[in-house]
Amino acid sequence: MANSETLDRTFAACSHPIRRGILERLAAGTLSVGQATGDFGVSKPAISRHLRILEEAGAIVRVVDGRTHLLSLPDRDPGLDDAYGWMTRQRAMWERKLDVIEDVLTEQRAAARKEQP
Amino acid sequence: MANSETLDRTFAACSHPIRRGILERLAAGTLSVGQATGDFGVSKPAISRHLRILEEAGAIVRVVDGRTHLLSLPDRDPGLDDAYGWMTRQRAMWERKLDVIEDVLTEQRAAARKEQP
DNA sequence: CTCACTGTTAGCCATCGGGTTAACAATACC
DNA sequence: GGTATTGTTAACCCGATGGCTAACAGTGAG
Repeated sequence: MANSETLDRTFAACSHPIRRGILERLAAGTLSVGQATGDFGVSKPAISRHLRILEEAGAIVRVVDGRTHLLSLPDRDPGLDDAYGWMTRQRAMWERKLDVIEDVLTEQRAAARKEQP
Repeated sequence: MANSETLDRTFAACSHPIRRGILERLAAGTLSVGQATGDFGVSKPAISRHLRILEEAGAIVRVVDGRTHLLSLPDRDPGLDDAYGWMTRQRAMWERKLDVIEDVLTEQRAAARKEQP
């Protein structure tokens, strides 16, 4: 079962363009902070805080290597899995709802054809 | 291309348990505000603000019918589609990254077997 | 040792999120 | 008309977000 607080943090982590950008770049592999966040046009402290939010959400992993911090996506991110699963279920129910509407429309058309052959 | 602000609002809309709960209930069909939010244990103004956030994100549609407001999911929610698409792409790249790691490991194992037959 | 580089922490400020109570608007009902 | 019901708006509180500059810590390189 998806933990609510985990979902909260994961969705919140994805709700800022800079944080999404960081995750997108890290999908290619491990990067230093500078490589992952070089040209977002904000100060380094701002970047540092975004990284902290991502890290606390479990969306990234940090390994300190000398003076550089190496960032990467975790092997498995339960938060992202849960968030993706929630969206999938939500869309499934939504599709089902549309199916019901479709059925109603089909039925109505059939009835109309019956009345006016 | 997914609009960044739309993604921001959609992910933010999904980042609160009450708002997710509302969306889950509305997946079953149209409900009044009271029906959709009856027992979340917060005051009515709090609910009203959650609804406004969902509405501004395009995640719900409101039709005023007398003194009750009827809520439903929109026929198509581009925001949710975009957010789902973003997560899908992100996971795809992540899977590909893991595939690469898997390839490397397989290759290493093959090399190891060659050295020690 | 000194200097440059990478990144974080500290302190400040403005805005937003989420909650409350109190008051209001609009509709339904008697 | 008077009253209950549904839901929003207004005003406020407090903590979190998001940004900045300045200062610091640690490491690499001359």
